[in-house]
Amino acid sequence: MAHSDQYIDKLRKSGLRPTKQRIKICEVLFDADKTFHFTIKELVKIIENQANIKVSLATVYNTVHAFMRKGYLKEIPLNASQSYYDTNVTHHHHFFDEEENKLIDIHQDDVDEVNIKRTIPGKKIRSVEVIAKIVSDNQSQK
Amino acid sequence: MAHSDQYIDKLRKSGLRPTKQRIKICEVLFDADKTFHFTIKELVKIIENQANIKVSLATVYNTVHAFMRKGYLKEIPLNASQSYYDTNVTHHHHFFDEEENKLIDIHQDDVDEVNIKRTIPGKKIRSVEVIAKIVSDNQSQK
DNA sequence: TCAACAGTTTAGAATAAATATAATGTATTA
DNA sequence: TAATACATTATATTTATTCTAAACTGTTGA
Repeated sequence: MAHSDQYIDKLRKSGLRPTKQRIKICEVLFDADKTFHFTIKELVKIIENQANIKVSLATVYNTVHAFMRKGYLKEIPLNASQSYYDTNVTHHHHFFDEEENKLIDIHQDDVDEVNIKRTIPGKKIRSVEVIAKIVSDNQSQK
Repeated sequence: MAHSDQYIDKLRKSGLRPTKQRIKICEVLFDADKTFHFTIKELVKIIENQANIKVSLATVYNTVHAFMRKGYLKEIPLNASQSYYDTNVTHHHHFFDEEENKLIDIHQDDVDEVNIKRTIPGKKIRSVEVIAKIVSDNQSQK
């Protein structure tokens, strides 16, 4: 299978052994047509629904973190009770709908590049994230 | 005392009764010359060190949340294991030093206004936050 | 091919932040 | 000042995440 091989490759490049569980996680995360946002709990649920492989929470945490270290996933900076991850690791930003607890991508082209004029000696910027919190616009309903 | 009155006023405006504990929390949060960042645990520790008033965790949580609802404090959007709050509620952004776990303010003037061209029907933007993660710049040491 | 090793998975325990509870205490009001 | 409504507190609970140690599996090399 071409896909499976791809995942095995990806895992090897990450220094991870390609196990049943990890390949399944890859399938869920990287096989979709579209990128998506997820929490660990959601990911476990998706795997449960799609496969007859049992994957423990610990394995999912470990693998997601390994993929993050390798840059295959990124965490979305949100003050939520649980962490949200993103399979879209290209440079982009997010709306967070506080009422529906939903994340919406903002394409890089839709935000002027954030230009920070200040620097910190000895430090470099690793990433810049914009989170725009949105709520219902009741103005228009009055 | 003028300050105390100020706090009582602030509390009343928030719909909160001015109790010993809450006034103490106000003193710590709003009496400083400078604004600052804190976690709940840090706030409790500061109060313990400064006063001979005992304040329970629950009260601190409740009061901080009440102040947040009123806009006297804001939460900094960070994926940390604990929430960081900011007494500076004016519009500004943050560096987050991932190695030292430290937040640094970026003044509004140091960032061009973030202009998001995309809108979501029926929603309005409530806040826009920029988090720039910084790490040691080893380039310059080579 | 297979033994041995190193890395992996897992259930369950541990940790820690945040929230809920319910009894006791305090500010407010009339 | 008494009655009431709101606050505080210690403690228990909840929940996400991390840790642990035993059982298991992929890999390597003979």
